[in-house]
Amino acid sequence: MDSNISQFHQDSNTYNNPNLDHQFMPYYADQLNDSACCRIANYLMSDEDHEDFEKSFLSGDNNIVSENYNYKFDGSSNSVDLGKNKRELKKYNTQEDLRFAFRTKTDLEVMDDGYKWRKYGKKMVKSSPNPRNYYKCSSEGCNVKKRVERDVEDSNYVITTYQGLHNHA
DNA sequence: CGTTTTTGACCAGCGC
DNA sequence: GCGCTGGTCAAAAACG
Repeated sequence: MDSNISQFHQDSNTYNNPNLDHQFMPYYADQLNDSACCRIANYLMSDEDHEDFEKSFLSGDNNIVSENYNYKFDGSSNSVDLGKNKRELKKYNTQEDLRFAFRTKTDLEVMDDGYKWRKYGKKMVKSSPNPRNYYKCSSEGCNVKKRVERDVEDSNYVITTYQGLHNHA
């Protein structure tokens, strides 16, 4: 399982990726297999899984984390410049608005991450010739959402952004 | 026949 | 205000 996680790496130059809101912390995965997808899904589920996931990143077993890694999953990290906008900072400090983005090299438009999603929107965005797709978790009362879009820089990659925490397994 | 997708309309936030 | 932009709604269509 941990060997799957080591496929991820953090790129400090990607904070200002125009495809992503600047407060996002992107991780890259050159090959995202099913196990890794599950791990991300677990991370989104609970605090315990979240801590477990963070430990995997921080452990010395894999050197995927930069020396000055100080990201917190609640969005309050000072490694991400949230600017002077306190209202925005507050907004992204809540668990409900917690976001997590990563990039995957894949031909597939839809990736199975273990959850069932209902598509509720599709939008062309100014910064990209590729559409952005909006999904919501199909589970009753679960407000987790995700966005999927092809990377502007390299259309071989898909950028997935999760928002919120699942209230179920 | 229930669930999901499609798609334009609608809406809210922001800069001017 | 007004227009631009991105996120969501919802009705109809498609799906299985």
